[in-house]
Amino acid sequence: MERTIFEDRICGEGIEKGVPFVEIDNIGDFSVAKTFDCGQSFRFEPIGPDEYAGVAYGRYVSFEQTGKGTVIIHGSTKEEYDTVWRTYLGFDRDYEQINRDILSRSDNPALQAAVDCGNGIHILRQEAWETVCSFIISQNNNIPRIKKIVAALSEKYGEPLGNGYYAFPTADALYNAGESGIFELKTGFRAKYIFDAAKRIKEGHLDLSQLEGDTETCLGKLVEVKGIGNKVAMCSLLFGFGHLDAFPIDVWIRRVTEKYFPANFKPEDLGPYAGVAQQYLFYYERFLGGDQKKM
DNA sequence: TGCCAGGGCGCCG
DNA sequence: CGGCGCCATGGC
Repeated sequence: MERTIFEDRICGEGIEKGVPFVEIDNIGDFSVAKTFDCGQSFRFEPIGPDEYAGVAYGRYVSFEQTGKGTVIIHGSTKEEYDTVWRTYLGFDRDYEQINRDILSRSDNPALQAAVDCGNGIHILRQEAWETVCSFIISQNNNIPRIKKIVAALSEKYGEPLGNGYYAFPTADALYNAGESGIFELKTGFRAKYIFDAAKRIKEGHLDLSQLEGDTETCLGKLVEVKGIGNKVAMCSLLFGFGHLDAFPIDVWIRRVTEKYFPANFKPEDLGPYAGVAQQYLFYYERFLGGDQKKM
């Protein structure tokens, strides 16, 4: 695979207790802890100093920060790195250039502070259906409970990976579970929303793999689903579809923008990477609020 | 106990 | 359009 954009490099590989691993260096300021602690993924937990483990793309892996600019991916071969984890971790993006672009859009000191604070966060390229479903679950909910529900759905309706872990259930599996089978797992009023989304996919009215066009066009298609509003759709596009200009607005973002930005502020002002800036601002506001332990 | 949690819907003016 | 009550559930 060509690496003309960013100089990440496989600098080691091997097998440890029967589990393959790869070591990557030249990954700049990427931070495993910040990336998996900033509220974009609900399936990873810390299992050691600077190491987060979980399931994505039907595989159990852990990401271990072994130093500045280096990470070991436990549970991945070289081939899986190139085909899955490189994109997932955002190593195909140049975050130095992204940060420069964001800062060039505004001289707001709060934006500079947020970039400094959030620097190292990468926007994960998560699985589309899992992202949509997870952010439907996120509405009027808190992160620990979102994680519990996602784990419960996976254990009950997801494919077993043979090691005690489970893939996130397919739309088909959740359709077959039915609204009551989804409600059973404490999803509450969100059960009908999840089921509606699964049903639309099952019946061919929504194809997440064919969600093409600019961010506004994709947004319009997602919002057709009952239970997906602007915020959930924006989160899906940002974290599951690679739309780095998608700018989800929740209470934290509303708070931080009203505090530091002029009243006529618009997300587009921050350019094509406004979504990355949004994540920095989100992390910045919650971190300074002393609320990071709830993540 | 009451309030909040990475909201959205339906209804009302 | 803009505001508001409601929706399930658990943690504080």
